[in-house]
Amino acid sequence: MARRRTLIRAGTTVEQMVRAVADLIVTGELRPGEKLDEVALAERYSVSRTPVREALGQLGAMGLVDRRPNRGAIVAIVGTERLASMFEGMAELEGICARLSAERMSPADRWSLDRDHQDSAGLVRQAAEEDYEQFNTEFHSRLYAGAANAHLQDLAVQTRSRLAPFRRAQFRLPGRLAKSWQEHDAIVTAILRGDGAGAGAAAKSHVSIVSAASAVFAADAAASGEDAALARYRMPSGL
Amino acid sequence: MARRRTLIRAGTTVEQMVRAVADLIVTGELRPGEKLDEVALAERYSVSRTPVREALGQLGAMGLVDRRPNRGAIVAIVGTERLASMFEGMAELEGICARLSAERMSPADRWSLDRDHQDSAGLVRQAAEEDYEQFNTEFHSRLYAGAANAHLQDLAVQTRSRLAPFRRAQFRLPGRLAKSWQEHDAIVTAILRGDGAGAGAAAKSHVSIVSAASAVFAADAAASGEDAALARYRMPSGL
DNA sequence: GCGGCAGAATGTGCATACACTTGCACTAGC
DNA sequence: GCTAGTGCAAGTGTATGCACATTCTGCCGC
Repeated sequence: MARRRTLIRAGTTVEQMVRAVADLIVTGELRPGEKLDEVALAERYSVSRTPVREALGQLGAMGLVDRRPNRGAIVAIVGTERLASMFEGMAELEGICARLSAERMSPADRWSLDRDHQDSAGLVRQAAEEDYEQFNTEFHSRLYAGAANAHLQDLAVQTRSRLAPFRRAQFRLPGRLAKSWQEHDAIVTAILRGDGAGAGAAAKSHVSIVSAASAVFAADAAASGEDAALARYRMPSGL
Repeated sequence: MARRRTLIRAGTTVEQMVRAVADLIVTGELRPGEKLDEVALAERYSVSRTPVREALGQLGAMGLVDRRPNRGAIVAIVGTERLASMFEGMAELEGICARLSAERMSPADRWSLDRDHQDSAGLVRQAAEEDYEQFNTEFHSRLYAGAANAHLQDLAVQTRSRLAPFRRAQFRLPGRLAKSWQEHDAIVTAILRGDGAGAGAAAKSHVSIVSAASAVFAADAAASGEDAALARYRMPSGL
């Protein structure tokens, strides 16, 4: 069976499985706490259990899934305490990256960052939440890259992946888009000035704000389901 | 075969293999670039290749080993560029942890940290390099824990593990012990004062100094062998 | 003599088979 | 009626086997 890999040529089966399952988790198709059945995944992707198991092991090492010996794997479910620590860590990491970006980015990268940031104002005006979210991810990725530090970039990306399941809905909160843009603006302005401390502080504050919203939301969603939590935010009068 | 695990009771075979191999790497028994033969490891620990493969996969996900498809696994060998980024990242992380420690540590933990730090002066006086190195690891671990942020603690420990193979000999450099103690002293003093910014700066600077020495040493050792590099440092007159 | 190529040898990657653990349901006993 | 114990089913953990990718060796042509 399986003459796949010589055709698709996207790395080994294990790598593909890691990407596939990580994608399911990060995009929210699989929710925290959901069971990851080895045979089910194996059948879904037409592979044997072995590569699935290896993939789950690696995802466990990354912290995306939680493996209990003899009791199967679930999408990692992090308590509010741990979640808070990850958000705080994310804020610190982004602060560092922004600071280093302000000090190290090439002029071309600064211009390009500013240009795209200015363009993103259009997305805010159109309330294009999906598109803005995509731009937002790209924007932050550029800050990580701008720090010119591969390891810090790794840590930031890794932390972001692990947080992804818990902040999926942040831009659906009312008014968040415009505020996010203003916060981005403070970061970009500081980077253009080469003001490391300013950029760091702005980025840290930006992420902290996102975190606060997401954390409350995530805790709520965990308790009562995402849509219920969202509905509550849309009607601030309270349930 | 293998009625081991029900007796030793140290988790699954895979977990044991992960710990065992990670240990071999972190302690330096296996040097960066060294080949990790699946059958050899399997025989060494009397298990089959499957758990060895899973363990190598997980260690790969952690960044401790480098797995090339169809070409085997080697102990991760990081270029000087990457190494520098890891040292810089370590300095930033330690800075954050020290700052948060200064703000959050309980009085009891502060006292205990100070007491053990003062005690370690004795190790410096006796030039007990091994013991001091052990204390040093413990000291830094307490800073990570003191930050009261599980995720940052993880990132710090993870980064330290990956750096371990490259700074094994730092305390064998002449005069390093005493300087290290003084740098620790600055950190402890700031923490006792509750001076977050001061503690952060002191820790960052401390790690940067260690990094600079280790980085030069590591680059040198990679080129000419560890002992040759060490000999060169012991005779600063130059080769 | 050197570069290149065919073939074998080595070793990795995946599939399958089997053993064991865990959880659940059913039954027996109190 | 409830609790404790046993047996079964489902699913995980490890071992083994086979196919294929890579690499090394030796041979041939230039």
